[in-house]
Amino acid sequence: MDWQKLLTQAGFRISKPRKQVMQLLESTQTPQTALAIYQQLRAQGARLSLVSVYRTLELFVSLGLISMVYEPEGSLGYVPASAGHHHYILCQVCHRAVEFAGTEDLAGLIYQVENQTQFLVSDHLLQFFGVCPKCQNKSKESA
Amino acid sequence: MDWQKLLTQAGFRISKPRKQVMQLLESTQTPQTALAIYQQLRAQGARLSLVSVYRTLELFVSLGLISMVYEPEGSLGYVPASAGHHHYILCQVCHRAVEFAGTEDLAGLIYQVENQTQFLVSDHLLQFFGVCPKCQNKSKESA
DNA sequence: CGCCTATTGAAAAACTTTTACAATAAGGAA
DNA sequence: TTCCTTATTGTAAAAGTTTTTCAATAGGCG
Ligand SMILES: [Mn+2]
Ligand SMILES: [Mn+2]
Ligand SMILES: [Zn+2]
Ligand SMILES: [Zn+2]
Repeated sequence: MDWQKLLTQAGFRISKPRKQVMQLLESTQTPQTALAIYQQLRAQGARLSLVSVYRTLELFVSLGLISMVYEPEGSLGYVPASAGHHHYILCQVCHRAVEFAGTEDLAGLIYQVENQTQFLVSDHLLQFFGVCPKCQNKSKESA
Repeated sequence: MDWQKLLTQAGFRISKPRKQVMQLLESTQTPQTALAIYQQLRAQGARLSLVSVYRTLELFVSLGLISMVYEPEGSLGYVPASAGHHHYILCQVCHRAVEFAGTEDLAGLIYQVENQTQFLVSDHLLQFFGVCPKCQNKSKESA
């Protein structure tokens, strides 16, 4: 389902800031911080406020329209999310984030950990970091 | 190796704030934020500053003496770290963090993801969340 | 013990996120 | 289309977090 329909069905309005934030996130391959989103939109002539960016990001995350990713440097980035369970892999060179499917991804490990710790596991946080295909090629060329 | 020897060998001094922060972290089972560490130490009569807590945590992390964990609510906590590759599982009830061994833990999944995305994976972020044995028992009793 | 300088604490600055509230605009109804 | 209701916005201020600066202090070696 399209994000605008989802918003509407959930009882929220399709406001200008919401459109702008979603459009910006959809236009980039790299996770963006709240401030970066705000600054880019302003640079494009948009009139929204930083407060609205924060509010919009919070809403979109709560609806599962976007995901938070932890950047290696410590900041929090946001990226559009597809439906269902998945995780992200981040390129350490160009900072692109790519989704990968995550169903059953950790079943074996979770089983091990539950035995080992006697915890009951109900959730997890998983991200990979590495080098994307494009950046691998660039390294080869320069070598 | 004991953390004080490690600090010394790396050319750092064993200062009062460093002792106090490490002692506090070693005394608790739950990850503590910089501010929480500061406030607890002050409550105990320690004279250190919050700035020193930040500086100490940064140093200890860089030396691998402690680890950062992402709390579900969004804050960053710190816990003493044992040597070697490992991850943490956090109890959603009592907030305890428990290490589990992590060598080869994701080898199979990484292989899949590399094929699927063509990334070259070099690092990962992994945490589990669940309920610890103690808190499981408490639920049973009250039921 | 005494020196050297790594480390600290205080204060300010910088940066990030949240709150309050009046003005605005989204979208359903007429 | 216009009107009405109220969700949403923007501004400003507050609150919260982390970093920087620099003079004073104290850790540890000679
Ligand atoms: Mn998963
Ligand atoms: Mn691992
Ligand atoms: Zn790349
Ligand atoms: Zn527990």
